[in-house]
Amino acid sequence: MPNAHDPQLLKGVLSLLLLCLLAERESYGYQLVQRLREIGLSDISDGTVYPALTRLEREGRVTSRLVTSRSGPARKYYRPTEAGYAALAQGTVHWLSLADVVNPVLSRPIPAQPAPPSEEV
Amino acid sequence: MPNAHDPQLLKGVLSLLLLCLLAERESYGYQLVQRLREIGLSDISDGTVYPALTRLEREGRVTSRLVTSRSGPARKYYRPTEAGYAALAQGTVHWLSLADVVNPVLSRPIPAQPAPPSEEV
DNA sequence: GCAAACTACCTTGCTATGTCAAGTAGCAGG
DNA sequence: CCTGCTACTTGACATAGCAAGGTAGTTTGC
Repeated sequence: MPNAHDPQLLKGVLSLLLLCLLAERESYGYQLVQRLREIGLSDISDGTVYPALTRLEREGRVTSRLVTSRSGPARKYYRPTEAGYAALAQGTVHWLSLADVVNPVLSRPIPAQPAPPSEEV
Repeated sequence: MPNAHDPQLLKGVLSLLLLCLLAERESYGYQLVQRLREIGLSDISDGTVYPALTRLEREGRVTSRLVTSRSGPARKYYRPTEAGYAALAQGTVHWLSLADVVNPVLSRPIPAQPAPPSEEV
């Protein structure tokens, strides 16, 4: 299981990823789930993505249009609005500045863990 | 406001940061708040850090000891347990693998945003 | 026709966790 | 004693990921 990701770590990042993928290419929900899995989020669930898209739309960061499909129900294609592009830019800044905080700390050498006293039982 | 960080982005990262800081140096809560502010999380609140420490302790990732202080109430010093060091290692892996997903996506060039039709008002 | 399988979307309940605000308490200085 | 700093605690609240289940349209095979 190379990809048992911590759900908590994903928080806030997902909407950023979605905006980014949509800026790259107009997509519908089911397709986004597949694209996310392809780029490495192998165990993401659609119950996570659809609500996230709904939120983004409610917040005015994406718009959608329905396109009928010949192999199933209509697809709801999303793409960023102007506000979405702005949010993408700002979210990117936030992510990068968080990484700028976390990475240096993680890469600082851990001083000799005091060998836990081998608790004679 | 150079550091209005997105609260959601911090989720899951905070406990990782705390473990890391504690692996570096045994500290008490108030001090951790200050250390976090120093490394760039300028607007983190103590109401965020103390519960996180309590959780870490409840999960057995840190232990604490009380040390009386001459300038205020007793200080509760925390440091990682063995499980804490393990969690730190694993959390680091999770963080890095998330960054490995997010960074490439963020750095992919955004194709020409279709100029939004300049809505004559 | 009808059932099964696949595509596509939505919703509900659960849970974890950061945030705000308020409270408790010890100590120091005026 | 009252104000202010240090230090920890607690409770109400909001957010957002996740699992599970539900609705529908299309295609295929019988």
